[in-house]
Amino acid sequence: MLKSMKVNKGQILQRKGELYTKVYAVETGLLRSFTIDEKGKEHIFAFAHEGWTIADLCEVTDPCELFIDALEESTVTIIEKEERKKQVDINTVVNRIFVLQNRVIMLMSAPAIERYEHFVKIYPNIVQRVPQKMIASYLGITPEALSRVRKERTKAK
Amino acid sequence: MLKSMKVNKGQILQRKGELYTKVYAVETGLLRSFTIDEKGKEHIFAFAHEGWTIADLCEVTDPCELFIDALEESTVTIIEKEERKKQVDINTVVNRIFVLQNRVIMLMSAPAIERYEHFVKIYPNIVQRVPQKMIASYLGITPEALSRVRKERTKAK
DNA sequence: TTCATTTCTTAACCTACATCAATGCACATC
DNA sequence: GATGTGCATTGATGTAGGTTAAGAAATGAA
Repeated sequence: MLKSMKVNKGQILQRKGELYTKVYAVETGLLRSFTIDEKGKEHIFAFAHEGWTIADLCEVTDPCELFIDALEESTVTIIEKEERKKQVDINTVVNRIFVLQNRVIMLMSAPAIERYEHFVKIYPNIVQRVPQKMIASYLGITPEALSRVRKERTKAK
Repeated sequence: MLKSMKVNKGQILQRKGELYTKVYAVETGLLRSFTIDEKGKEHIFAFAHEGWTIADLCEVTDPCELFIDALEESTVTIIEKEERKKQVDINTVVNRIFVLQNRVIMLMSAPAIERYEHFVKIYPNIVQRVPQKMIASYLGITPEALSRVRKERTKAK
């Protein structure tokens, strides 16, 4: 019995430290998950648009690591983690590991500009829908640094 | 019908770019997976000791991203990816995503010394079994940098 | 034991990116 | 129109970690 829910832009669905967190399936709109470090800086872990799901994959009974909020007015369905585990296709989950594997490798080995160009290539629609500073946050750099490397890139052409 | 296989220290089980790669279940010993970037530098993605599995989770028919080799003399069983998907527990896979989630967050937000201390706490047995330079590689820093931050840490006590 | 190989450390210098601060711009709202 | 708010850009300066190179220490082979 799934219920659909309307979420306003800026509305927070989950805060770090909460228990019994859910999985959110995005029907329309755009959500993100992120942490806030001890210096108060946000680090975006994931975006999720129409057709994607977003969650903190901690144990249901453990306090979660991530905040989740809406970057656009959205509609989402809320799914219990145990339900989700019963229904989800193993290939989907394995593919998500593969994506994270490549993200880890890129964070370790590629400079900011390459991570940016990779992001633009893989998620062109996200690029259109969020401010640059959020892409910078996802890439693990500051908005200032992203602005500069983009300038460098265009200059190089 | 699984076959067990003996692997010598230093032996390579999988090279980047290979097709139809397998999943390796470690019975004894220690394996690692890693990439080599365009500058020839190694970046360790994962270690796997007794009881763990290691693989590149790309599609079976796609060229893989990672090298896999043995850091100790080991015995492993080779599993077909499709077989593995049938047998693996969804909780195991979801937990692996959670571990990667935290790794991404740490790479984006925590300085080298914190990533090191976290690693030592979570994988104390790996620390005993591999050279420091491999831990540095896993953490995304150089051996020199790890040496420095460790010195700083002991000085601070 | 000796010799070779690998690993770890240290130091000097370099670079990518962070931080801080100012400015300009696009959009809202009034 | 004026005024506010968030975002992008730019400049000056700071710093974590990279690079290079050398020596010390550990490990292993003969």
